[in-house]
Amino acid sequence: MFYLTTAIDYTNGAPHIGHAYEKVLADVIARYRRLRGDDVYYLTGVDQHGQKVQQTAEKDGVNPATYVKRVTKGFTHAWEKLGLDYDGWAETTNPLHKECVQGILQRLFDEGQIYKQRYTGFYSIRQEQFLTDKERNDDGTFAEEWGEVEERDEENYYFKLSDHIGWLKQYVESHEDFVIPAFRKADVVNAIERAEGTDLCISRPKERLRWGIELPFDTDFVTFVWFDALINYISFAGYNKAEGSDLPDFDQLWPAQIHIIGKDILVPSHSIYWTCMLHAIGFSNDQIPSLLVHGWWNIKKKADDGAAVAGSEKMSKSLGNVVDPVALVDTFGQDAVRYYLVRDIHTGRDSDYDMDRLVGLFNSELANNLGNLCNRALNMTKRYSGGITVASDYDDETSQQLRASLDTVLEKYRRHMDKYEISFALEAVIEFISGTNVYAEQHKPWEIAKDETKTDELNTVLNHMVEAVALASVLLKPVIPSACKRIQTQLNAEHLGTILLDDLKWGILPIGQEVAKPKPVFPRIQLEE
RNA sequence: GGCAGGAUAGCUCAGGGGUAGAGCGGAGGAUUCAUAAGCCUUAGGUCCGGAGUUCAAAUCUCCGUCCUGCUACCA
Repeated sequence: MFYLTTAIDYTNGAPHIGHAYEKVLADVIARYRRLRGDDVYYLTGVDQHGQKVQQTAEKDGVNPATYVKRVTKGFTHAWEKLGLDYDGWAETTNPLHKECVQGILQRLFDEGQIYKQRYTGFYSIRQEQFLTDKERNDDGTFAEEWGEVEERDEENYYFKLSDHIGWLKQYVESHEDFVIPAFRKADVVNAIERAEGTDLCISRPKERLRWGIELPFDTDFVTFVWFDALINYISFAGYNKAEGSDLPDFDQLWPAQIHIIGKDILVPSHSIYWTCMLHAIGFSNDQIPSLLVHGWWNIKKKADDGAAVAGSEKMSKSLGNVVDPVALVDTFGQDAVRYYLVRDIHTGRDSDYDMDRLVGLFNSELANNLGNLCNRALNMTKRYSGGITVASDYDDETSQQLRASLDTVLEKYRRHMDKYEISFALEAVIEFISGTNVYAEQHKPWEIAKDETKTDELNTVLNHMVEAVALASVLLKPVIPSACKRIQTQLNAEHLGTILLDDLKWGILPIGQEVAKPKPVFPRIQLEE
């Protein structure tokens, strides 16, 4: 079983392209694993509790439950538009989740891993945390970023993080695959150093925060984000589920192969808190998931005249440059957006969002290269052999080379996809398609069609072209599933929809295949000036 | 301040001790099966700066500069 998760998004605003990227990346990986024949469980969802939701709802004059429902709809709608095919949907207000969270809290409390302590200090409402002197400006005031700050004398519950840090340190040292890509490991090691000796505050008094899950052993408190949101990875996988529950079978799913997260939540929340929580709950070293850490989409800068210029800026509401994924899909289509989001970023690194590149990549790689190949191949098959591929004994060096290139492509594709390096895998497929276009020029089937003595060669060339399109449609399926389906419909080869990667070899289309009338699968995007 | 990542063609980036690479964009050409797509040719670079190691450095080492992120602010 290949179980993968994404971060669950905070329901305090509409999804933007960064949210969309993570979910598409996970979707591509999930679909790739299915193509490999794995059983896959893809879990994503939303984090609905917390002070900011409570406050925003109040401002809107609705109760938090209503507010959260509305914002959640925005997410599910966006994911539908992007064609995400997830198996589980995590909502932290779900009663099943609450039950699981409370069960875990009660047990850890009974085991003495959670204790109560008084703390006096200054509290930032906006950031939902206590501040220390190190957050003060030189003149003793707190910086603006903390918002309203008030003095508090509070009792709270703490999780004995310090009991597990020693174990975590060893675990991280001895497990090279814990953090992907590897260069992120240093951040984790540093963060562990800093975390040593401190425990984790896991509660908020109810008079401050009502919108959360009650502590089972003290109803004056709700649990803070950690023992709520992070638990979703196991609660919705069926951990400690009740008899007759619809949740999946936990033993089948756990451990997750990867938690897909952004670089902003690697430390301390996932690498330290969550991993120590798992250890405290009782999971062993081989039941700890790896963390796949992706980068961010920044926004490409443009000159005033729209010309390309170096540099980028962060996406932010104040700069007014937030990119709405739903609007993008409405304008350019699901395939263009999905393709761009995993093609133009190297997993783990940052990239700059640029609409011109989105359009450019779609037009050059999908429309011109693959779409046009599909179109010309089917068109000539229709025109020169009645739309049916015909057996032929003709063979030559270029045909052999094209067939041989498939092995190179498959090797490269698998190697990169297995490491979640989608952009490099796509590069390999594009090379293959481009090679097929070159192959067509080498043989010029539109010329040899006029020469009756070359019918055998013509048939071989057409077979090779159609076959290459079929192969590409399978390899690209994880990224652009709906377009690939349309290609396969034109090829009249629905059986390709269920073929596995291991069964992919030259000749997946039978001789005598009757293809349909071609229709552009990727209409070129024309930008209005 | 510490740690990490980055700096290579107009743009996006690969690569990595031995003649600088790809895609896109630009310029030119031969074509017409095709989505004005495809194919061929071509121009463009002090590989951030400096020093060192080496027969040889874009690559390794050191010292800087600039950008990004995380994190910490002690005398």
